Amino acid sequence: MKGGDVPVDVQPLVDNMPPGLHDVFAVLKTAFGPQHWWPADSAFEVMIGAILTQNTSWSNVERAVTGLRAHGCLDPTRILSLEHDALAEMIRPAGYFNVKARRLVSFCQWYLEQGGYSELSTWLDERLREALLGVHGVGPETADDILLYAFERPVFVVDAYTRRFFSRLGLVTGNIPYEPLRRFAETSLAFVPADERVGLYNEFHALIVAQGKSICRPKPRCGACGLSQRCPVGRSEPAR
DNA sequence: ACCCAGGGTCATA
DNA sequence: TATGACCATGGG
Repeated sequence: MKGGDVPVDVQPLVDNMPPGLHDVFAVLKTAFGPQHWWPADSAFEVMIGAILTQNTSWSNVERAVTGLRAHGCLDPTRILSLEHDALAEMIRPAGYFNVKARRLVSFCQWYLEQGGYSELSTWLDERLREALLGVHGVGPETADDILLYAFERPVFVVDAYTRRFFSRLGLVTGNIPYEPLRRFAETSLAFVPADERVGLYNEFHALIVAQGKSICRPKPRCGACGLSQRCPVGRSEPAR
């Protein structure tokens, strides 16, 4: 913009501006209430669950976690003591069991090498994130699940639900990569006090999952969505 | 008989 | 850097 060319009226004169992220959060919170995430009994269980849930429904992950618990294997040392086939068999219901067995092993090796939770919890956010991404089988979403839900770091977790939901709302394009989408969410919520971000991100991601499962599905149920009037998809839906 | 699910890695162009 | 193939079970 050239010098002197000052925007006079920044507010577009339209009534269908996409809602701000904090408004989205408020609507979801009203619709679904508190979510109690992450569904796990310990930080280590969160980390294992984050790997097992890759491209997999949570109900299948629960069976795998139950299998590990039944064998006393919700523990990095115990997992590393198992033969590949034994571990794969325990987590079979989670799908991709050969792949995920190797990923659990590589994660547990790294976890113990670094000194476990007490040591890792002293690391700065960025260092911990980069280290997690260096573990074979841990990509951006799995790393951020672990950062937010196991280490309580202020990271906005992005997943397929988030991308679908935000793009339908017209907030971002449908093919936006992980990192840009995460930055979008975090900068949009930058006004939130630092000491409230972990709690907000925690609840926000859980609510997006609830929304993605029940309302903003592959075939959207706009009739049941509190945001439909502020969403391009909802507005184009035939009234009913 | 499909489609989908709380991704990530690897080979190829 | 950008697609495509691959991994696999269980529910709707």
